[in-house]
Amino acid sequence: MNAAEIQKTADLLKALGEFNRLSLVYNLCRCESSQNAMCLCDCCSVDASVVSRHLKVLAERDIVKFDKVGREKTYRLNRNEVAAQLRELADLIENNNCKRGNYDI
Amino acid sequence: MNAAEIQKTADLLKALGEFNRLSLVYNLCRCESSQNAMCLCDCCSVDASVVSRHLKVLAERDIVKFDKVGREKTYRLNRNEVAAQLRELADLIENNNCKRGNYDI
DNA sequence: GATATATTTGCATAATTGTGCAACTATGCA
DNA sequence: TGCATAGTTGCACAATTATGCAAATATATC
Repeated sequence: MNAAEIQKTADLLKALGEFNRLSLVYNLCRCESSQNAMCLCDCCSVDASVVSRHLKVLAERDIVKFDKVGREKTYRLNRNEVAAQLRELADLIENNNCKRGNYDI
Repeated sequence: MNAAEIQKTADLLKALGEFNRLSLVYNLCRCESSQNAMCLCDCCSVDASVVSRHLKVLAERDIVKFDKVGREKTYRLNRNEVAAQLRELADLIENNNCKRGNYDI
């Protein structure tokens, strides 16, 4: 596990680890269809510009994807990728990967 | 999912989402036995006081547990709990929980 | 008691981050 | 062309956070 990999995982967790951003993620969790930013504004009581910036952060980390239709941008969760990364970390932490032959370095 | 629950999850992710703290976690990942703080210092090139504070944050979020033996504090990962929480989030995001009868609210 | 080691805490500081507001761009519609 | 809506960006500001150093506490050893 090199520094770049650690940083990448840390960036993902940091992006998820902010109240309003995680609220947006949970909100998108419940939606089968894509939601536009204005709709997502309703779930957190902050300015639209703030939501815009949070969504940008989430998109930069590939936590959400978006399509641009006309003047609207519709967002959806990158469910499989994010879930896979979280599970990978969970496995590593639970030592389900390198247990055999690796007792205490 | 109420605000307090969201905040709790966000706090966990934020605690994991910092480079040096995540380095400490990865370091503890590889250890079967508990490690003291001085030993953990070696994995990140920061002052011992910084490591001490990071370990405190990790302990506050129940990411690590520790025992005090003499003047040393030995830390170990709270593997099962942390892994379980990450998997819970992964399941939620992948929609493995409330799929049936809940198409788009 | 004196001294060494492990860890924490107070303080200062630099950097990052979340936020709101106002102005902006881009697109749709009459 | 003019106006409304969706979203972004610049700016300022407050709050948080990560950090190092020095001093403090706690424990072990001589």
